[in-house]
Amino acid sequence: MKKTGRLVIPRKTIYRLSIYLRCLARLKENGIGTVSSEALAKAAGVKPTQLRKDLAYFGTFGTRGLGYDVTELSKKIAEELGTSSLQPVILVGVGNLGLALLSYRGFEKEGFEIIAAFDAEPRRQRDKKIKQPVIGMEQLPEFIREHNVKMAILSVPAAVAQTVANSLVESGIMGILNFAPIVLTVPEDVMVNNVNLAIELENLSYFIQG
Amino acid sequence: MKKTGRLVIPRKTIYRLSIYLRCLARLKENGIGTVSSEALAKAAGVKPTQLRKDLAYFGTFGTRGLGYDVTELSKKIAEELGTSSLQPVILVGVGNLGLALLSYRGFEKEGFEIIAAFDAEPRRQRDKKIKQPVIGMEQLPEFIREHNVKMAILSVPAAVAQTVANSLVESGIMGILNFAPIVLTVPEDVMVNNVNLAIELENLSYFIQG
DNA sequence: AATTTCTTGTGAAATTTTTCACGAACGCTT
DNA sequence: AAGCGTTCGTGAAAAATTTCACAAGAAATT
Repeated sequence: MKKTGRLVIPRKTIYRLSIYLRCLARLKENGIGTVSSEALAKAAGVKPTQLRKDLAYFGTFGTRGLGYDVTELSKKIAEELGTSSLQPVILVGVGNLGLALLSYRGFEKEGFEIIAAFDAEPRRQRDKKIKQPVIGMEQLPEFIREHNVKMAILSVPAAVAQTVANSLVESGIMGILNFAPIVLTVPEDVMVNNVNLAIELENLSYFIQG
Repeated sequence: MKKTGRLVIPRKTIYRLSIYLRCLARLKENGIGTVSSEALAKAAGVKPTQLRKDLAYFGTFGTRGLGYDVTELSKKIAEELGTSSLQPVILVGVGNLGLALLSYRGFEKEGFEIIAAFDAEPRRQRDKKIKQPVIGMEQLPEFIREHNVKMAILSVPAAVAQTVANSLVESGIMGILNFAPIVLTVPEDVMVNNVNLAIELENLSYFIQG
């Protein structure tokens, strides 16, 4: 019926799959075993048809007249996202924001672990709460290769962000979560996700004043 | 040619306008007075036509054959975004992430100031580096009304996020930058921007294993 | 002042994304 | 086991967004 011809899944759909996964986790915690596309969509803040379309990109998991098995659907989405295995991540730039991200526990329970942090001045590590080692930048390439790290969080000042990014890419990093407020130029096969909190605020402020 | 009919500007365009604004600021710092759509688009990571289309939503600012005046275009975009005036913001939930955001200086120079933080247990304010007062949640509604605050950063645990959001909205908050990993339900005229770092990482990890 | 060169602004086309509409499949009830 | 009520899966339609193509306007040049 459905040829499984590895269709390219849009980026937006992937993003929503992550959201569905979190909603499903909450449902599971509450002991709910089955959920309709309508209920799950509502929890995720989307329309039911969009949810179904999103799932249709990589399979059919529901039971008509009943809905989706929460556990099974979770498993399938996690599988598709490749979230099943824990991914090591490094953080570069231990300034205010970097330090903040290091002390943030939120990543761990979501399958990511920041295994080390790097900074041009590793000594300025004052905060005792963080458990990760802060290492000098000169050891960055070696560390990445040795530990086969593929993802990095970049929280260095804008002025050096591109230079550091180049170094990351050269050492084998394939995905960068970029907090520096500039657009990074990287090879096509390297993925960059930008997070700019000031822009998010600016965005809000625009829409609330109409 | 001249249709000043207050066209609705798409959300994506608004987001990009913020990016253009930052690129322009950098150009200005470097003493560049004029820029073509091609150059600015490249700096912003978009296509030239998209840049021009984005600008066309609210006016025509360029000179054909020459490009855009950096200072003038900055001013026009800032005006359109309403970024000209400084916006007071409060932060709710001084946990790991909240504390991190408080100590992050990045907002100030972008026109936003976190004027106060709120937490159920305001006492646990250990960090001396933050300058904002940490106030008990019971004073939240009064503070919002008194200071006429319209925007809030929400960094409380998921379990209480909706409850807190309700309280914020009731007190007059119109825009929420939500870090809690749930989808908030709010009235239509209230704007929510979600930031979920775990999802961003998950997203990266998907595309790099292709 | 005419010509060339450049770059904008924009209607139209192309593409992407979302929504609709409805047939098909399943559980439940009788 | 037949009928009823639900809810999924999906092709088609609609809407939104991006890209194209090129005329038009302005500066630079001869």
